[in-house]
Amino acid sequence: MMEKTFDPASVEARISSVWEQAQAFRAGRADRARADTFSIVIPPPNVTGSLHMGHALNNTLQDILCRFERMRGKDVLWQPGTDHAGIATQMVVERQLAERQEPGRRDMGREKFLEKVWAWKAESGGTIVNQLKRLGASCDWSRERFTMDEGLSRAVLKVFVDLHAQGLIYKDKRLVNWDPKLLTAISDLEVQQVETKGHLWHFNYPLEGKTYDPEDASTFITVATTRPETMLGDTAVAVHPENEKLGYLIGKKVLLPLVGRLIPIVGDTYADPEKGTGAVKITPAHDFNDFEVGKRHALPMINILDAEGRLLLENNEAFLAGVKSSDDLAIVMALHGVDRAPARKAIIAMMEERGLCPLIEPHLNQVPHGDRSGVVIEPWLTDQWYVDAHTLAQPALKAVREGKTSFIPKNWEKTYFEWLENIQPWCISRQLWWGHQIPAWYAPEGEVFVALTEVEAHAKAEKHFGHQVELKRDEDVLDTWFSSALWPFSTLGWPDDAPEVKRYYPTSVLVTGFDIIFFWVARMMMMGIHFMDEIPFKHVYIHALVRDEKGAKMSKSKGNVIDPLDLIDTYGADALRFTLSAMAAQGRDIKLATSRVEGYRNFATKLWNASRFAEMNGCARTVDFAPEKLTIDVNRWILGEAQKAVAEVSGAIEAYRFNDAANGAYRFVWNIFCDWYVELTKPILQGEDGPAKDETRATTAHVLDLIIKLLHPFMPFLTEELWAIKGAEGPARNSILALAVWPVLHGLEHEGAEAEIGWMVDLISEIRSVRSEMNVPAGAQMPLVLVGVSTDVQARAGRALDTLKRLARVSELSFAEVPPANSAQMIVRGALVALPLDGIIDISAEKTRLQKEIGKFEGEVKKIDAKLGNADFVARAPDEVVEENRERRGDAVSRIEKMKAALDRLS
RNA sequence: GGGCGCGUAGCUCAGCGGCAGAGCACUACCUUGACAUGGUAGGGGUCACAGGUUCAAUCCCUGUCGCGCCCA
Repeated sequence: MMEKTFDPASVEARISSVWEQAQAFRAGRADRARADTFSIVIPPPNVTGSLHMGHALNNTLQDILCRFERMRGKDVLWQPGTDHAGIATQMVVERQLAERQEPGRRDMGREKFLEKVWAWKAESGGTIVNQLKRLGASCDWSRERFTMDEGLSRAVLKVFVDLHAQGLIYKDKRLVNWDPKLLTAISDLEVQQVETKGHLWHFNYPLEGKTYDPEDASTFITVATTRPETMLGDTAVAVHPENEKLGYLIGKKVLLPLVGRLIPIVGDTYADPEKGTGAVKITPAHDFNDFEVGKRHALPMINILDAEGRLLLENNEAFLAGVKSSDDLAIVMALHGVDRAPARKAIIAMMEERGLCPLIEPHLNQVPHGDRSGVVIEPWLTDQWYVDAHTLAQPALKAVREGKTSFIPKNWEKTYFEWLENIQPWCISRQLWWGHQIPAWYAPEGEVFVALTEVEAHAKAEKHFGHQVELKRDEDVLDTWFSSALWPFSTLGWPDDAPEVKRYYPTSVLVTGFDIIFFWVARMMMMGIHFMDEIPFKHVYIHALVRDEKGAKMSKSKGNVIDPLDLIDTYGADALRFTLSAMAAQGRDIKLATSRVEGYRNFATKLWNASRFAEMNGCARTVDFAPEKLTIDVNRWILGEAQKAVAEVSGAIEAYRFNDAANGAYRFVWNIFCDWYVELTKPILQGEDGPAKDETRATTAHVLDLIIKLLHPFMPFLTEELWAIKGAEGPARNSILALAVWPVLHGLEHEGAEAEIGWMVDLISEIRSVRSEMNVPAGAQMPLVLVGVSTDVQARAGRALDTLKRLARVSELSFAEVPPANSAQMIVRGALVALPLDGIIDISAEKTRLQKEIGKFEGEVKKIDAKLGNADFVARAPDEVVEENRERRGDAVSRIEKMKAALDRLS
């Protein structure tokens, strides 16, 4: 005997091991060698991370697809693995060292530090994988990969070396986004622009050859800046060439205050005459726009900051070039080694003291911050490695334009195009230790040799120089996303000649969030097409973000994070999964309320109890069940409904409409199977033994089996458990549910059965409604009179009597030509139905009720008449719409007539 | 500034040319032999606003207001 409720906690672990023992999720099962493949690569979570709600949604959706296709007989590969997450992981380990007051990474050195990181990976790396398993993810865990595995690392090296040989990776000195806390370059994407309240400082730069007089505008030019401290590195002032007021100054020179450097005023369209003062100071080494201006005018680039964002002035040849010593300069030089923030204050103070700062305005500006470190990013001039993303982007754009890869929902393609069309060189070197070290070696004079191994690099160097030289490897590692970009093929065994590459690439679909379209999706497209000559995936399904109940992004600092593991503990993995899929409508974020999870937990309980009911009533599966040979209408009817539900769910999953799929299954199980079929069949199941009972038992068991299959992609644990329980009776199962065959139903819709059962459902609903409105006590039984019905309907009513007694509390059934006096009356499918309420009925209440009903239908008739009275409508609307309106009108009119007659009889 | 999206029941959301829907919440009744994590019935809507297209607009178009997000 089954328990009264389903207990996820005790079942989930057991079911997981059932799947594991059956090796149910292994790709390339021998019995599916000839089957079509279906493959997905998991978006690899950070190896040391833990499961958050975004992962839960992402992996639930992937799992639904994989389980669905697996049941449809495909050879499914869901490729799992984790990402080494360079910066994030290195930061975690550094923080741990600090907390334990151990030596920092620089003190312990690269080798020892990396040992610590590997140790941390070994310790915590299993967490996320175990959490994914708890969610029920049906990955082929035997194929788990890690971006720093030996094989994947070889793929990274090969890609780097090949792209370098093709001129698509190169080293360049240009401005990068420099993180002064983490001491590394980062890519554009890792920079967050934060709107900050700041100021716009107006500085007067005296013109060469004039004596500065703040009252005389002809002696200076005023520039406006949000970054006053960078003035020390100014090498020009720019004015728009067509600037009417200031244009005449182009070609003249100014004396940079405090420093005494003579710098030109250049004409450049970058200086917007409308903004600030119309003149802008140019610091090519510390601003991306200024860098471009500097290149256009061949200006010197003077770097005045060190790696940690402190002023770098002493021994700074570029800074001191052409500058005479002065009192001011001496004061400035004393700022050497001072951090940029206090340095800013000092510079402003000096400018003010000298009467060179006439105005300070409040100003809102976008300040770049490192997304990991949170500190202000400095544009900084360094040597870094770059990928020629522009070249690689072209085929990636083309593939989506031509529809080889398509996004779902489609509007994300626009985002993808937008970014790839404007793509900048991708800075891939990071001044970190945790990651793939760049395979480049330097000779003492700086010549660089890129090779797969040190031995090869030496060979190349020897060929170049004609003799052996000492080589030193580049210290930097690659951006984590560099290895992620190879994920769809590196995990399959590339660059080795692995059969999996041929079989599973390109993958069927990629499921991910929109936040990493740039970081990841676009780069996989570029690398996949370049190295495999073939797109990495046919579809990209972009799902929403999971937010909290009020729509805020979940974050630790806000304290509004819902931990999916907590929900799994409380409500079960199935309830969480079902909630996420039911809410995963395309194009909208998910605002997650735990009340929804609770509701779907109740749904699990409902299904459990329906199964329990079946068990109690001996509903066992039979060997020779033939749905097309059923003889009882209610059984024919439920199979017709099941067929519709199966088609709906299958179609919705195929179209990535997960919410429609989940809701379709939900409605069928609760509102059709439980609410009606189980109730309608109770009289049969609890009646005498015989063929009717046998057929109904077998049908119940069969439909439950269909339901369990239909729900398996959404609720794998509960359904697998029920599959086992239901398998204990009747014929033995051929397989576990995860490998069972997805239902495909044909030709089971039965018109006669639908008429019979539909009528019964309408009749019962109508009787219940009237009883309730008439305040008939729930337990009271009352007779039912069908007025003026055909012998067919009389026979139908006779067949329904047991059910009517049970579900509508009917005591007896009779037929009449005229309704009895003092009855409540209703119209069911065109026929008048009366409930004699003598003694119970409140005549005035019944009159009110009838009048309300009449009013409702009169309103409808009025609306339809307005339409039908419109000649244009009749002439131009499709015939079936006109016809439908006529029918509805006829229906309504006949109801009104019957109800009016009923009203007359009530006096 | 450019782009994308959203305003539908008290709340969370579907629907997207032809009777306005679900879940939760609410109200009333029901400890009915699967399930109170349940059952039955019910109340609740100018589909943000203003124009336009159409025989017909919650749905398509334009604008306004409000709210998000992404990119400069």
